[in-house]
Amino acid sequence: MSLVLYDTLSREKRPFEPRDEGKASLYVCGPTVQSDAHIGHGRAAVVFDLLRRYLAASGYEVTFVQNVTDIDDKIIMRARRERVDPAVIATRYTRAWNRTMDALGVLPPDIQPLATGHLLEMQALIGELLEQDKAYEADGDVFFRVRAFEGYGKLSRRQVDEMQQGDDIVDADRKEDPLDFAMWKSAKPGEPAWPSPWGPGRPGWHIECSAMAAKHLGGGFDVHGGGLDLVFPHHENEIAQHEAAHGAPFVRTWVHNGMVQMGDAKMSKSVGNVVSLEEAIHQWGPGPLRLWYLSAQHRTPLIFDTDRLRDATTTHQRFTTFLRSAARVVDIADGDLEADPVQRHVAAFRAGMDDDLNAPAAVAALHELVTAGNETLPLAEKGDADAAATLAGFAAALRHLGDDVLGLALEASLADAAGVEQQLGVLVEQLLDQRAAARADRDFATADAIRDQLAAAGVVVEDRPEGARWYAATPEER
RNA sequence: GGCGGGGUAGCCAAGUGGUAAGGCAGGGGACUGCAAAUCCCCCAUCACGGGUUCGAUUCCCGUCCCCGCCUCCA
Repeated sequence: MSLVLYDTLSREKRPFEPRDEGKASLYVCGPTVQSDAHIGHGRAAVVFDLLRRYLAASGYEVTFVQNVTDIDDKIIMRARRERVDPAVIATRYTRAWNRTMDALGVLPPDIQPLATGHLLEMQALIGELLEQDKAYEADGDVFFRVRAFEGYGKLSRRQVDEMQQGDDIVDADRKEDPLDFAMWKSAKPGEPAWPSPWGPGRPGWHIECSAMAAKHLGGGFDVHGGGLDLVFPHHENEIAQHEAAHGAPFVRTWVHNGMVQMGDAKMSKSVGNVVSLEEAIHQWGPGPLRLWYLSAQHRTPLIFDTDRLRDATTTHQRFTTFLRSAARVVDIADGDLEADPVQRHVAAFRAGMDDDLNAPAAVAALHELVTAGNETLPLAEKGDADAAATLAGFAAALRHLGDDVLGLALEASLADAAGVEQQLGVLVEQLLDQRAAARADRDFATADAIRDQLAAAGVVVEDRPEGARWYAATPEER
């Protein structure tokens, strides 16, 4: 494998060369747990889940860290509104986040550090920066001195001297420079606070990621991810804090995903035009939803459009239909991905993924693989051993690439349907016997009525030369 | 204003200095009692204007348009 990733810092595609041979260390900015996840969060989650799965499938030992910001202004405000402790809010939405990620088929992080669990690490980093005079204290707040870090602006390509500041500079009275940002905020009355050398307070947002990433992955880890909207100021500040303190590179490769947009506008909590991730999963299913996310390269914008979700659903069905057909004639577990006609498509898939996770190209390879697989189906059904072996290879490849790498939950959908088939089997067989009799009498009105009834119940009937065959629709088809 | 990303068939979307993957929709065909599923065929000259080149959609310049960031944000 020769994966290349587009690195935001250097603005170029660069070969993925991990710090530690055979291992991959990833840190992805997680949620601020103050409300439910929306489909924009889902995209970021799927993009980095994809990276992680692909690295794992390629043989890397992956350590995936995703933090939870469980203390910040919005959590406090929400807690006030509901008259509960901020920790109640944080706990509630952390659980909701994890539940929703599970439903989306996103593998759980190996480490999910909480900001409130790393106050000491953050304070140590702040202390180091103070010692080096790259930060200063002001009335219990500690600010990072932006101009003390010569690399400031390198990620977002901004010139410090040309940065415009809005009219509403926070803490303008205490900052030496409007560009400086808070690493520690002194507690205001009624706010949650932790003791610190600078008095009771809480951490700023950016400091947690600098501290937690370094703690769990060490300096110079492989990939730091997040949404493009985090490039500035969040990631810029993370770099500044780490590199100013340690004088060594923070991250090897920066990967950012593009935004989900609603029509022409970006979707975000502050605009209020959000689509709940949980509802989207419920409505379309995790597989189709992921296929929609994967329908565009991860850095380009993706417009929310139910027609495109329908396309994704169609694709998902095409894939599950092929697996179901193949499973009827061969044991997919016997399939050899390296077999001649199969390998070509697997290679095309990997070539796409290797090129900066070009998911649209990878999915296209899967489409071509399925077409080739469907072509072998009739021969395999007739008992042709070569065709059967090839068919098993195609199916095994789709199962592996589709489920293990892309996380499409194809097998899960089929398993769901299989459960229904078990429950309905006796009943359906009886109806099909009646239908067969009707067809023998050329009473097609009755035969079609039975088929329609079954269809309404989620049972699909296919007439084959050797007789009728049926299956339960997958959740996505219902 | 600064920084960045884009304009490819009805729609979505890859991609390449040598006449453009894949999907959806649409049309035609095979199969079927009819369907379903599946297969086959058809369906673009790549925003516009220059330039470089034997040759550009792909490189350069300009124009127009869209979007994101510059404040919390995946």
